[in-house]
Amino acid sequence: MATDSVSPPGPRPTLRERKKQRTREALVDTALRLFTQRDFDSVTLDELCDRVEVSKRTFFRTFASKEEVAMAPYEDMWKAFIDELETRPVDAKRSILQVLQDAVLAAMRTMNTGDWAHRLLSCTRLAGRTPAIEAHCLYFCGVTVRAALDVLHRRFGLDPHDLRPRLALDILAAAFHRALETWADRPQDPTVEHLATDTLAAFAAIPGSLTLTGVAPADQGG
Amino acid sequence: MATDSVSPPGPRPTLRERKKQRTREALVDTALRLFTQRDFDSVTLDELCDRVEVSKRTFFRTFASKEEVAMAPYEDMWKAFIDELETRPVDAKRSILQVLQDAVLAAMRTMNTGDWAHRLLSCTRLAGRTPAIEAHCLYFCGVTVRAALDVLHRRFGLDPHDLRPRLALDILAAAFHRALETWADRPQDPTVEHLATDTLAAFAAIPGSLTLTGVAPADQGG
DNA sequence: ACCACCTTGCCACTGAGTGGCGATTGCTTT
DNA sequence: AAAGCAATCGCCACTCAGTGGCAAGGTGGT
Repeated sequence: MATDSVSPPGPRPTLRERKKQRTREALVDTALRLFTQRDFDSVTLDELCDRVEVSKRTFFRTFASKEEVAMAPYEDMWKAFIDELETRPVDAKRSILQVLQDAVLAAMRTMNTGDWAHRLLSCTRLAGRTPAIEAHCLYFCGVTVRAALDVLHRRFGLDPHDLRPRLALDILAAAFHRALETWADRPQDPTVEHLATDTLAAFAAIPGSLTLTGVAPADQGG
Repeated sequence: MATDSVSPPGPRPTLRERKKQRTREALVDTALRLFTQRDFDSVTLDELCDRVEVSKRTFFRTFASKEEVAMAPYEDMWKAFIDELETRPVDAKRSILQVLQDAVLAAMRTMNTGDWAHRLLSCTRLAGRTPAIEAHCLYFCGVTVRAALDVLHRRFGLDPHDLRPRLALDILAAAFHRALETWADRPQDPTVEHLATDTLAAFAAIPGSLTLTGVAPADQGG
C-alpha cells in the first residue's frame, strides 16, 4: 500500500512496475518543485507533463487529479498508517487512542526512505496556501479515517453504532494535523524524529482541550 | 453573515438586495433538487442556470463554485455559529468546549426560517455520496474553524501558541459532523430539534472516546 | 523469435471557471 | 419627474482540468 516505503522486502517488483514507479516519483518531485517555485494554479498539467516527458494521459493513469500528485507523500503516510493498524499486535492494556497514536508514529518511521521528510514538508506548506490542495487533503484524510474505522471494528470488536471509535479517529487526525502545522513552522531541516516529537506534543494536549477555560479579559461580556 | 437567518431585524434590505437574495435561494433550491434527483456530476451548470433563468456569469457572482451552491445551507449555519461566538455573553464558569457547544446549538436554532432543516438534510446526504462536495465541505469547515479560533483568542484571552483551543475546535467540528451523520440517517422528517439532540449525544461521547479500550476478540494478536 | 498484453501517446471532446464589454436595472439627486 | 450614476446582468470568447477512443510501442511469457 505505502507506495514509497516497502522497497527492501518482496521478491523484487517486475521491471515494468519499477519503470512506472520511477515515472511516479519523477512526477511528484517535479510537481512539488514547480508548485513551490511558482504557484499551484499557475503551473499547468501540460507544463508538468512536458518537463517529465510524459503525456497528460499517462499522468491521469498515475494520479486521479492535479491535487493528488502534490499530496502524494502525505497520502503515502496515511496508507502506511492503515497497514500498521492492520498488522500491529493488539495490546488490550492500551486505549484505542493510544493504539492509534502508536500506529501513526510507527507509520511515519516506515517512511524513512530517501528524503520523504523534505517532500512532506513541501506538500504541507503547499496545502497551507492552496485551497484546492487543502480540500483534497482533508477529503483523503476522511476516506482514510473511514478505512481505519473498519479495521478498528474488525480487530477490536467494537459496536458499529458507538460514536466513540470514530471520534477517537477524528481526534487523531486533528492532533496529527496540528503536529504537521507545528513541524512545518520549524526553521531547521525537517526530520521524521522532529515530526514524531511534535505529534507526541499534540497528543499530550488533547485531554486539556476538553477542560480548558478562558480567562475573560477586560472585554465586555456581551 | 448568516445569509438566510437574520431577516426579521434590520431596516429592510434594499430591493436590489432582495432580488439578489431571491436569485440565490432559487439557485440553491433548484440545485439541491436536481443534484438529488440525478447525480451531482451529471447536472451541468448550464442546465441549472437555464432552469433558474440566470446566466452562468451571474451564478459565479453568487457562488464561488458548483460545490458551494450545494453546501449553502451548511455554510450558512457555520456563519451563524461565528456570529454566535462573537456576540454571546461570556460565562467564565463554562469550559471552552462547552461554550462552543452552546454556540453551535444556538446557531442551528437561528436557522429556523422556512425549511432549512430539509435543505440541510439534502446537502448532507449529497455530501455523503459526492467526493467533490465532501472535500469542499471539509475545506469550508477548516476555514470556519480558523475564523472561530481568532474569535476565541480575541474574546477569551488565550495564548496563540496553545494547541488546546484549536484542538477543542477540531473536536467540535468532528462531533458536529458525527451528529449530522446520525441525524441524516433518521427516517422521520428532519427537524432542528432532532439535530440538537444528536449534537448533544455526540458531544456526550467525546470524553469516552479518549479512554475507550478494545475487547480484543478471538482475532490473532499479530 | 513470436505472440499476447499492458502501457503509452495522440486527438478530440466536455464542462468548470474567468475576463471583458455593452446593455439593463435600480438608486439618487436636482 | 427626469436625468445621471453605479451596480448588476447577459453574452462571448477563452483557458485548463479531466475523459474516452484508438493506434503504436515496449514487456513478459513460451
